[in-house]
Amino acid sequence: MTSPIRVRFAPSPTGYLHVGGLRTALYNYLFAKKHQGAFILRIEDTDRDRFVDGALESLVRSLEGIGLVPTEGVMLLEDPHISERAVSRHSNTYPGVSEVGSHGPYIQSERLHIYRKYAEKLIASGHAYRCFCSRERLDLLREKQTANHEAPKYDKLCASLSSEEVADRIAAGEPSVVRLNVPNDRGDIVFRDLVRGDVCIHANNVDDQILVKTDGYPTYHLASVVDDHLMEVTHVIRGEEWLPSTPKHVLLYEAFGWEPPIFAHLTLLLNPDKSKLSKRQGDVAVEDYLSKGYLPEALINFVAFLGWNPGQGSTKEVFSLSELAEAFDFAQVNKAGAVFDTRKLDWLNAQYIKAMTVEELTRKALPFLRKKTYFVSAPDERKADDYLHRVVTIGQERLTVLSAIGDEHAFLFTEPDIDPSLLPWKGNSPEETAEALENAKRILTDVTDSDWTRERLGEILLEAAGEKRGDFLWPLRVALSGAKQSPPPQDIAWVIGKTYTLSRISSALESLT
RNA sequence: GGCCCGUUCGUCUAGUGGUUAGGACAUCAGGUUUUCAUCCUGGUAACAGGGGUUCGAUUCCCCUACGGGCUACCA
Repeated sequence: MTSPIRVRFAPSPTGYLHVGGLRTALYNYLFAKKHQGAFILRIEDTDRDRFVDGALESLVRSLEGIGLVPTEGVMLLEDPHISERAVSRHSNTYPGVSEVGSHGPYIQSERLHIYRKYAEKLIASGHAYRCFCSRERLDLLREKQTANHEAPKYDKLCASLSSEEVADRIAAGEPSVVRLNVPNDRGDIVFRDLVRGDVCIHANNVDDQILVKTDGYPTYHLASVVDDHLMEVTHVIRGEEWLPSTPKHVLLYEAFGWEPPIFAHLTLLLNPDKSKLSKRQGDVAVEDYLSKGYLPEALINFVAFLGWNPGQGSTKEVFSLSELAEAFDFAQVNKAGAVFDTRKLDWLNAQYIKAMTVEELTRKALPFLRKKTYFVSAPDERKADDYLHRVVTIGQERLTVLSAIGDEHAFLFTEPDIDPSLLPWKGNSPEETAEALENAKRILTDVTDSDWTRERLGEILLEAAGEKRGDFLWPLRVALSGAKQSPPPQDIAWVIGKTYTLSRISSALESLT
């Protein structure tokens, strides 16, 4: 029996959850779920300059809101899952969140003492050294190397400093960093990647990366390696931007005498012009999609298929989160970047909307409807539960995003203005149109309350129309909606009720004279 | 510039030496008991280019082109 799988999603609190980040988190989640492993949420806040207030809370909220609840690590304070866990404590630095799990703290700024200890170990074993070089010297060095068409690398000037000199300079208050000591004779560094296969990079191309900054904070490289080992992470699933620095991480594992995890580098999401997905060319924040009325399930389903597919010739397109977890496999993860084109997301979202019960859809669409001016000014009877239920019933099949609820059906909330020129069907005279409307009025007046249903009204009107469907149904539909395009007349009549139906027909008749 | 990664319809992709190169979205056409939407049916549409290897390459190798990432005391 092999050890249980443990993966982590480790964002920096520098902004909102990005759809690319969502995909990375999702693949981590799916892999963990599939193998009954742990999905850890860790926060990498070692860059104090880039810290954005509130970003961490927003990140955690987006993640949980979309259904990717971590099994371990940072969680929302009010999260109901927390009470189920044995260990839970408040974060010292972030009042809005707490932590669950035995491998904490899960916020890197609370682990500084740990990194310090491991950095010292590295220095003691000769795998790292202190460097006192000024930024000016570093800039100059880089400039020279670039001019000579060489790869910009640190020249190891400080690697040969004696421990006495180092101690003296530190004692004198001189600022310093800790650098990784890449061995000269290391040769090829090879690591296993679930997406690319074996990747090989020569050690000569690896720079003596800074591990600890002058402010005492670790860089990503040190912190993530130490944490991944201490948190017993078995698979590092992250973005492709980390591929070139993975050899540094492998070197660190070797220096500590630790076994490296298995890597999986995911391709980046792309703009339509194939450049790295950016805000300039559309929304990239998960929040944006949620606030536009895309359903979490649809967004997850869509993002999962950007760079992955169920394989085996499957033609299934709609997958729930648990179905995705069951089908997920790195063998089917693509090596090429995927363009983030949301047209298919629209279709998927519509599929999920159609699959919902009317009650569920009403509940989810209501917050969006409440913001519409035509809704706000509508009479109370049109805000009643049964009325909204009817509105949603006839709107469901034509809805793509929740935020569009009611937009094309404002006539269900306010009395429409009738354009008399719109009333006649294909070349009919005003007289013929008026006759059709009078006829409809007579028939509808006689319809009993129990027959005032979608189905019965449809049958009754169709029967009355006989051969001349357009001549009869079109003017009625326009009279009820005032619109060129709308749901069928029986649906509108059903929603607004008999009184309003008859009064709208009367208004239309008046407009004809 | 250097290092690394990639390249099948407009987009997401299936495909692992022999296929009429399949599906989905989008698009176009027709149909579905009035319009719109839904739904159904059908159509257009792709292996970046050049060399090899092979009886045979979309599949394997090399080169070129193009795209992307990294090249920070950012992650």
